[in-house]
Amino acid sequence: MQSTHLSDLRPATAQPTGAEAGRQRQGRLWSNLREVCDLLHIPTTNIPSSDELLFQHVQFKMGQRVHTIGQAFDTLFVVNSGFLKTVLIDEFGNEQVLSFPMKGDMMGVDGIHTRHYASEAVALSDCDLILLPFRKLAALGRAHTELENLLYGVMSRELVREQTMIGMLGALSAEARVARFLVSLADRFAAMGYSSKLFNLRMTRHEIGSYLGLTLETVSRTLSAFNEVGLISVDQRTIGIKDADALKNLRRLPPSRSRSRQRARAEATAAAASVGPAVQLATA
Amino acid sequence: MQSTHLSDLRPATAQPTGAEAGRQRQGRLWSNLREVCDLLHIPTTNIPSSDELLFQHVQFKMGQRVHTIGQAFDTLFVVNSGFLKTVLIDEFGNEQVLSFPMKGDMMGVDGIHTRHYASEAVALSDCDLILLPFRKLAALGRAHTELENLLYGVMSRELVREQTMIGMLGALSAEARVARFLVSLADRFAAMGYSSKLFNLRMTRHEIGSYLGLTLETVSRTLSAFNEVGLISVDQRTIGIKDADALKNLRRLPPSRSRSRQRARAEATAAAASVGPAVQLATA
DNA sequence: CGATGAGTTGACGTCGATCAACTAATGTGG
DNA sequence: CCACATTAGTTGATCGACGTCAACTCATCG
Repeated sequence: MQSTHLSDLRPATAQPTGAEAGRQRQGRLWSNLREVCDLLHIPTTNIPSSDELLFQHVQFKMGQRVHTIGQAFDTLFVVNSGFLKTVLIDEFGNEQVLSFPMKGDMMGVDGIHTRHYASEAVALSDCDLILLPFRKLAALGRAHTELENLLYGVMSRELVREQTMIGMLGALSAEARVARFLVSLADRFAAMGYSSKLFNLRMTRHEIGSYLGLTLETVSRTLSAFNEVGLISVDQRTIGIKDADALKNLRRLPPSRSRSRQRARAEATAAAASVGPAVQLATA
Repeated sequence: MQSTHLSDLRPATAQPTGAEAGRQRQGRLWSNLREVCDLLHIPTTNIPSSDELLFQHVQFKMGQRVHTIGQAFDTLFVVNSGFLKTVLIDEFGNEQVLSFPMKGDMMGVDGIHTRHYASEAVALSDCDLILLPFRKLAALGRAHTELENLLYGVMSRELVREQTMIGMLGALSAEARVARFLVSLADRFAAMGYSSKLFNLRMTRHEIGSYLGLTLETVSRTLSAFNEVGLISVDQRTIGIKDADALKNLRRLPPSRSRSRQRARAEATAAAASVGPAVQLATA
């Protein structure tokens, strides 16, 4: 696995992958405050689109690390394009996935407290990130109330997200967790302007399982089961959402016996009634 | 169940329960900025102990609600004394415990984002809380960098705490969760100047279970098992920590048969010889 | 084309939930 | 202050959801 630290990276010089926002200057991509706020979905009542104050973009390739645990903190990141995961590494080297940041999400907030990042961020695809030097940002917040609200708001939003996650891990069945995970992905894709009905997973079953507190086999089986009952369609990493409402409210599926009994019954009806089993199995 | 909202409460007029900090003025308890920072364990390099700027205390009786979900947000709370729980209520009215705030903890941060509290806070004992009007506090932060750092720092700390919680719920066995819960309580009591070896739980088994993603029966059984192997002593809500290190590193206990075999052997022969370890510790 | 990792599916075991019975605290009204 | 109701906690028996182990298929890529 390749790994790259900030200091190793030369900022993008060529065409960026996602060229929605930003401008070239000194052969690099930059965004102004207004664009950053828009990206974060923060109402920007009166932030001017001035180009006085610009924030630099940096590109990461799939598999590269944006920051690692314990690394000195000084900047926050906003995802402009691409997909990532953030993970905790436990005392035995096991990864615990904490989130799957994508366009409009902020990363690095967990570094503020101790001045060192508490988690690790890895690119799951090629990514374009905007760097927000924290000290500079906080200083700016003193002048612009909107920006100050942005910071507090984003941190609070992240906190609420994690609370919801805790509630989910503490109370829901495997099936309900996977269902809500799919719905939440669909919603986020919708918010980014993509289809919420058909999308590609950017993460492995193992990463999904880690995120949801399940094994990869359980994730796989659950997706298959959803597919079987027509809630979704699954083809490798391509997911089609068939019944979003049912997924949202799902507590658990009827037991698999009853599903297979239904199938068995359907098959059996053709082959008439009372034929004994061909082979008598040992039952003790 | 009694419930009280902020507006219903008359601030304390008599002797407060925990009279560590604060002063009387207009027959009420108040703390200055310095005292609040100390309470939060924030290094206060150059915050003066001026009494220009005072924050009001409010008392809550056991069972009272400090804030409820959806209630308009405008103030943060710092616990000066007492014990509380914060909970999420899911779509079917089930409580999910998120945290057990105690002296020095901040509550209400989850309300910043949407301007409405996202959780509910309930007093588990009589409590003395300090009110921090958020807008006022943020405004003050613009003048005092230390205070600004306090706010960002406390929010980030809370975020890291929840991340750790997610990792725990996602990866650890029931026994490991209960063990770490006890250790974390012990540490917090130590930080408050109380004994970390002997303390009283302020919450029910049901609340612990909800917090840890377990049923109350599992919590009860696990405590009994820890007691049985001598890791702790349990008498109702009184917990004695016997082997904090073992608790910290515990992955899971050996199956109960082998435990009772061990007891039987120990009782049968005073000759110890080669008895396997009573607890399975973390190994690389 | 073989190698490698991702994903699927089955068989089986077990951890923890559920249901239930009981005891120990706590509180309330007479 | 006691009788009684109510809630908290313990413990046992049972069951099922999910983890584990294993075999296999399918994509991707050098």
